[in-house]
Amino acid sequence: MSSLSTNPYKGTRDYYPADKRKQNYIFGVWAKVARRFGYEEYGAPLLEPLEVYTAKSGQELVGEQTYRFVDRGDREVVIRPEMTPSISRMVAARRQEMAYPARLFSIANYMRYERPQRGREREFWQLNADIFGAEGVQADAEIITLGFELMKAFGAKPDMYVIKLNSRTVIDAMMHDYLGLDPIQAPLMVKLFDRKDKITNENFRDQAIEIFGVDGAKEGLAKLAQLLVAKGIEGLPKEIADNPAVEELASLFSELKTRGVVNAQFDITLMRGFDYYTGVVFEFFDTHPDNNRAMFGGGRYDGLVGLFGAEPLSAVGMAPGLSMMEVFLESHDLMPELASTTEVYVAVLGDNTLPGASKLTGRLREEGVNVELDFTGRKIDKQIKTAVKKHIPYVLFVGEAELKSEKYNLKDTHTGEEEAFSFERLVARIKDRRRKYSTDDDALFE
RNA sequence: GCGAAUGUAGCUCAUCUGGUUAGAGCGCCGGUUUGUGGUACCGGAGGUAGCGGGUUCAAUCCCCGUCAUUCGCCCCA
Repeated sequence: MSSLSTNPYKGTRDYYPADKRKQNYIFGVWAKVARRFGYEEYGAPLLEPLEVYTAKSGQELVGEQTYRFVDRGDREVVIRPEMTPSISRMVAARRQEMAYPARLFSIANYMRYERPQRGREREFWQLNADIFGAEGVQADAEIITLGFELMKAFGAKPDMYVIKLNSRTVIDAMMHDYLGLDPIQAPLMVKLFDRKDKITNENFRDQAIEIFGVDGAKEGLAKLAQLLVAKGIEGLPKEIADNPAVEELASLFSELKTRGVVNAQFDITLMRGFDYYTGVVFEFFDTHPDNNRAMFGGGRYDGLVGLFGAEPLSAVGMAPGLSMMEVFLESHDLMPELASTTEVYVAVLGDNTLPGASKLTGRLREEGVNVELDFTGRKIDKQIKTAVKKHIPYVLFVGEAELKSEKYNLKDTHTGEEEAFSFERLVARIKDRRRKYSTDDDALFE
């Protein structure tokens, strides 16, 4: 009988305090920026009835990539693989009484049964930010700008990534009106576009011919060539350039420009997998050579709320993931050194000072300071080492002399500097530091 | 679901084509230093080589299975 494995379940991660610090940092920045844009936080259940996903998420996701089971009451349930259907359900349930446009965000975990790879796990965490009840390019532009500002808040420069843009209505116009594909051919061509970068030009051509069929192949390929040669939206063939959907996309680009989003570009091959997208789709794409891939994306999904029997409501949103964000920050060297939430480590010196040190610790806690007291009686260098190892920003030395004089030496573990403070100045100093680094935005009505 | 690579100490890796008690650096613990860490010196702990089976006088090394990780395909909220 072998002993129990310490490995976490396949595709999941353990978060020790050092990992949790990174996670909390990323969550903190996400929440802070989302709140800056007026988004409010919500939550949804971990489990949803199967039907919530079958309608629009795409067969692959529901059929093969979900964790699903039958509960004790014979209900088919699914561990949420994404948030969009859940929030659409929630909005549909309060369709009449919500205030629109509704700006909503959540930070939650999801599960998806698939092959784990770098930056892709079976349990993963995402920010979801969505606007409901706002049609048109203003809302699209805002969501994309929110993503841009998120990246900026992490210290990302615009040349570290690009924002690829396309539109499902433009795709439809390309497929049906321009290329003349029927409802069976069109989805095949969409899939082919999606993997264009992964296959050779010859393969692309051969597979395209297969889709067009012998009769339409020659004309089809000529038109296809004109599409693919288009660098920007202006380069599109005349036949679809004056399509309203293309005009809308053009105005989205100019909206983004006025908002300072300088790294957005039209990408005719950008498709995205979900069936529920109805308008603009976009993807934030890392340009770092070691991590050249899509980080996150989103788009417009105007049909989802209506599926729940409510009056249809327009919606646009996006969802950055934690692991991808971590990989991005680390490959661009943007992950800061993170401190413990414990602000002060009280090092106790001398034999009979513990009662006094303990009392002082209590007073600091009453002032709202996060304090850990070392009551082990170990040598001072061990106490300091422990504080450093735990990434605690300050060590406070408490010995007989300090208790008598009521002046305490506060050591900054990062810089090594040390300074003596009275109790009041001590508290002020620690709170200054907290104000500087905190991402907390809690508030009260007073 | 398919194809491939990898798995030796906490981490990064050695162990030359199978051969006595599997090594190093870093890290960890203790000491030099009974009121100040991250440098230096000294000492120490830690491995049934992912797991299971097979071949062999003998397996970390070869074979099979299994689990995990990574890469690619598929797919990507």
